[in-house]
Amino acid sequence: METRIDRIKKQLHAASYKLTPQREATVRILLDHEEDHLSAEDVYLLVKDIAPEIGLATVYRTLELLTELKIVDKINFGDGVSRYDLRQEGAAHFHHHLVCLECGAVDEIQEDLLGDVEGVVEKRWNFQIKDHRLTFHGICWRCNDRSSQDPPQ
Amino acid sequence: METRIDRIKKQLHAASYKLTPQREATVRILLDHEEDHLSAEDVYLLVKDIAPEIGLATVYRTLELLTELKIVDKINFGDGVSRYDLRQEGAAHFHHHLVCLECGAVDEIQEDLLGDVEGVVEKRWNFQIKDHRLTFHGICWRCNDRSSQDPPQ
DNA sequence: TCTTACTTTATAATCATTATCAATTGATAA
DNA sequence: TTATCAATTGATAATGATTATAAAGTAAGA
Ligand SMILES: [Zn+2]
Ligand SMILES: [Zn+2]
Ligand SMILES: [Zn+2]
Ligand SMILES: [Zn+2]
Repeated sequence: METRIDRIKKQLHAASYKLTPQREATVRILLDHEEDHLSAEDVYLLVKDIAPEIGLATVYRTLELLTELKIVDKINFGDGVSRYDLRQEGAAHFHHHLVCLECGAVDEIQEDLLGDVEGVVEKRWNFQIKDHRLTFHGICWRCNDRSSQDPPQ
Repeated sequence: METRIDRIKKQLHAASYKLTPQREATVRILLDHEEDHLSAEDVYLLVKDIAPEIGLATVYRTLELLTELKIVDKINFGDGVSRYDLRQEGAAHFHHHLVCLECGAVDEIQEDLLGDVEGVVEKRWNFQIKDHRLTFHGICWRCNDRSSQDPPQ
């Protein structure tokens, strides 16, 4: 059976890049933390456990390469660091995010939801959409439930 | 007649801040460049023309203050700098952006467009939306020669 | 006037990211 | 296998944006 790593290796080779041990270790960390939104520093600290010799610059370079190849998406939630998000295999669009202002949690919305909106934008603004970023800021379900347990004052 | 500056002054006073000459000069620059998306450095260079003694740190502090008071919105288009966007007076939500991958132009969409989507998110994800960021990346009407060279609308 | 809190300026410090460069690796051909 | 050469790496320096610090200035109120 072809694994996810194998397919990424093919994508790299198709663009004439090698899947070096450092690159493979970095990809494995991303796969192992698919639901997280890791910064380059986060990835570096995690990857050092399985490849202690790796340098921070290599992690940055690898993440940049994976971004170019559209294997990961780079996103910024306004906290001064870029975060790297594995793109779902076969997903037409980048998924959306829910950032909780209270607890800081970042949840994902995999559904598209923007189909109609993109139709309007393409037609009315004559804009050819290649990608999008949609983030909602607010109170997540966890913090909502907690506050509804407490009666309002 | 009450000007936009007067109303911003009231908003500052309501939060017990003063509209100092430096803050006023900074706000004037933002008003004079409402359709642009200026970085702190951009604002600093422009504001020095009308208030040469101002310091960069003051510009940063003023922009941060205006962001807190929701007079401006801070946004990041992934190029490593934060940009500051005057919020439309009375606008319920932050407007959306079209970033051209070819010429770098940033156009604005003032229409809401997200009403239905936000309804779904609030209900299905039990997420209480306070704000949003929606940016489309693609080819703008100027660079797009598939159809006419006419601007939209 | 004196007091006090707020604000500013210049500058240093911090933090993320990128550039540099010598050393290493890995694919390929002799 | 060994030589070759471009790709890649790791350590570190450099850069650039932003934030923190500290001393000085400002303005309102007692
Ligand atoms: Zn929460
Ligand atoms: Zn995500
Ligand atoms: Zn364009
Ligand atoms: Zn805008």
